[in-house]
Amino acid sequence: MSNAPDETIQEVSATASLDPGTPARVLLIDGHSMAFRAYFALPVENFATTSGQATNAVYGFTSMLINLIRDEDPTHVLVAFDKSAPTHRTQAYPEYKGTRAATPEEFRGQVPLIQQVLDALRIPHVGIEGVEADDILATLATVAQAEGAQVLICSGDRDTLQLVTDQVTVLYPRKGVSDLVRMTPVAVEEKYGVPPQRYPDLAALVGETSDNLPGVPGVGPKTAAKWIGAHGGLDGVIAAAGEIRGKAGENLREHLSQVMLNRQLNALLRDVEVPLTFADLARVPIDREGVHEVFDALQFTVLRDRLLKMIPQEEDDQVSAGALGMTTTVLEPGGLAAWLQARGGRMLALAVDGAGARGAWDAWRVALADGEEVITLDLTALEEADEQALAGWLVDTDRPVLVHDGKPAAHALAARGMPVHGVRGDTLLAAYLCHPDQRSYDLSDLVLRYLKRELPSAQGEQAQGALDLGLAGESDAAADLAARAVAIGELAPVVDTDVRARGAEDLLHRVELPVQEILVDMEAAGIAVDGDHLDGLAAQFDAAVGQAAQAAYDAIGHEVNLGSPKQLQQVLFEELDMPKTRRTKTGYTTDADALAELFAKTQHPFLESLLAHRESIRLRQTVDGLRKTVAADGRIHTTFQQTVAATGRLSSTDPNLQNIPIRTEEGYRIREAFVVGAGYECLLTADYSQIEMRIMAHLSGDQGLIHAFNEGEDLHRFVGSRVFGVDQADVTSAMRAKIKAMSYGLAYGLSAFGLSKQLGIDVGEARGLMEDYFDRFGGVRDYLTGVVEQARRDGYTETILGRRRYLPDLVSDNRQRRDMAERMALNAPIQGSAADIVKVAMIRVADRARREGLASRLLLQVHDELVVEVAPGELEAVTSLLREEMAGAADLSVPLDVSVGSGRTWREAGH
DNA sequence: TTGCTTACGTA
DNA sequence: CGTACGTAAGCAAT
Repeated sequence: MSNAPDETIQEVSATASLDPGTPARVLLIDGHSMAFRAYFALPVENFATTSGQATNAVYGFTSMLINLIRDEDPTHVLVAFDKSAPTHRTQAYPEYKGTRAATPEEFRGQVPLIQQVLDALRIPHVGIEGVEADDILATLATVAQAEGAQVLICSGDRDTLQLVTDQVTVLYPRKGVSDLVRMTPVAVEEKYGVPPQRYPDLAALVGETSDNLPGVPGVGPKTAAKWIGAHGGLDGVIAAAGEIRGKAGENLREHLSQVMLNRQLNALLRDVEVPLTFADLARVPIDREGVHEVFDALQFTVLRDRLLKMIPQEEDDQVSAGALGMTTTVLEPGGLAAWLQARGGRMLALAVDGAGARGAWDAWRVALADGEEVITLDLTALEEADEQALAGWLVDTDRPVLVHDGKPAAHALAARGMPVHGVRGDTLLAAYLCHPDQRSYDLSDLVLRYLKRELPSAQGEQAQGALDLGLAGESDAAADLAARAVAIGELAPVVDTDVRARGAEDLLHRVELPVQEILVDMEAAGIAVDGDHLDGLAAQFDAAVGQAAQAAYDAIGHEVNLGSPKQLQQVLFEELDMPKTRRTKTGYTTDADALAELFAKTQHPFLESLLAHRESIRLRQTVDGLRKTVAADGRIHTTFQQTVAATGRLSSTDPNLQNIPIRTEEGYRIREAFVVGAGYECLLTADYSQIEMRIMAHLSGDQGLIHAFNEGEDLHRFVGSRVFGVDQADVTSAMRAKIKAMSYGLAYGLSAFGLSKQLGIDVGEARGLMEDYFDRFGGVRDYLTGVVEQARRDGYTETILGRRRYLPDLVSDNRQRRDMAERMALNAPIQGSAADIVKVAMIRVADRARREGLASRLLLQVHDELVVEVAPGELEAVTSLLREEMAGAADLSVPLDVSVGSGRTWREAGH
């Protein structure tokens, strides 16, 4: 071919280097001692995972460790732990450490977590039966010294000071765990008045409260140091005991045996049998994948970032195989068509530099990779021919393309007149299906996890898609984008294998990818709003806020910040001396339920005004939030998140259009602000009625429940008549409400306690209600217990489309975590199956609308509801289309009931 | 400035 | 002591 492009080749490779000439720097840490310090330094109530596992000690310890590694850059590291077995010290002196309070339960559970962190960091840790951590440290410090190493010992136990030499420094925590003092020989002498090797002599005389070793009464560090100095050590002091005058001398003579015992006990052993050699302590690259897992589980996001930033990438584990191989082809202007032609119909990986929000996007660069060969195109300076070639290729459904996070890429390219239609794989969606509980799926993380390679980045930590300034930045950005494209291409087949192994292939290709394409259109369309109406509401709610606030101030005679829970607590529980409500971490709750209860008890007008203020300020906030997000086209373009909800649901952000109020009249007024856009006839909403209960009926196979739905009766009335043993006509509204609450609660793992609380009945009655329910609907109970059992066995739950949620905590030792996981296991198949069905419905609706050439379009999805903008003359067709395609989205043992409404506003369309 | 906590809207 | 989300304000630690 005559116009074959020039090719320049850039090889990118990583080198692993070791530096054999450097003297060893050894860091030895007393694990228990430092973890214990961390436990008391950081408030336990501020450090817990959402499931309730305390993590303050893990956090403090890990933070300290990271700092030490960063600041000291050790070549060798070891953490020693105590083991509970009796030591030579307790054998010689049963009272040893006898005054120590029992280890707090919340601390004990954190030690294994610390060890998990160490494992991920590939730092050896050791605990030996019958040996204290300090003895292990003493032994290894001795070994390391013999190797000529510089040794740092990190311990909160002063006994380690005896190990200090010119080669050995003790890092002793002064306050918390971040403020460590370097105890060198000079520092020890300065602080205690004796050289390090004499420190145990001094401690023997003074005693050590924390070890329950009494010293000589009346002898403190000053006296002890003086004696030791005068007599050349403890032996000299003991020999001269008879000559020491005064009360102190007398006490010394009386306590000689205790002093000698103290000295025997505080001598650290330097010849412990340690199952590790010096070489075993050498630093090795961290297990980056393991770090992600452990830090994810501990919810240490900041700490993880700190850690990963600090560890140079070439040090990374298993990355030594080399970075991504990459051949950058520089195309001549006008050469794109030929380049694409030469690729045939092969699948190419696409990466896009672009940015945008709220319906205003732009793309400025793309990279296309065919295996290791990659090109980048500057979209701001593209020749006409190349632009056409690119647009034609992107829009062609028969030109398969792989992406990572296709939705923003599609928006950005669409803004340049290049819609993308051939997406066959998205490594972000694929990774989400494999690990739905993760909160981020960075390409670089996936490359590490699946390819054991590092994604090269010339720009370092610069945010993806950030604007580049300067020429060097330009070429870096292009190189990074090229690397991303190559990485996506290499990653896709590997992640696909994982997807297949997890049975999620169909979900990816037949559900998530088509849904993504629909979401692009929905987000681009946005929903029209009546700005004047919003302004009016804002003014109205604003006035209501002011009125309620004034009324509240009048009721107590002064002003307070009604938005500050802290100040409210002051007013309610101190000034007004009201009964205490439920406890929170920082005091007593002032939530709406609690305030309503307090009002029932006290009738205090402040509470009424406060509640009114809360409601009004909330509404104003919602309205203000919406006003801020109206785009230039007079519409609100939300972003649907497809990979954040662990159950498979979508979520909506910026703004969240899935939580627009509906339960109060004022809330409805906000829905009036969402209107049909110009050129369209009306809005239409279609929602599934009781989809979760129908899924419950289907999954449980409970004949009673299935019958109820097949008869098409009022579900809660029907169930109520069975549970209470009365005719349906005699089910009161109170009975119906109880049944409704319970039915829904069951899908969330509701307990009798929770039910009683919600219904305001006592626990016994709630328990009875649940028993009656399960007597009549035994299939439901069997299903619920079965689903947890199976999840415990398999490690995951599954929806009707095979979407999995992994729940390792089902076998946790921690009851709170386990209970939480059980409730997730109960809910995930139900909520997740509903999500599956709605997604399938969206695809069917969009497909059929396209086939029938309708101009009406999907705008929103609110979990069980679809909102459509209906083009003129299409209302009838769209109504039946939605009814049919939504009802037909799944084949359950009960019908899927769909209700449809239409109107000028979202409120009118709702029902 | 940042992250945590509390509170509250939806399904 | 009921699941799944997102947002905003106050507040304490930087």
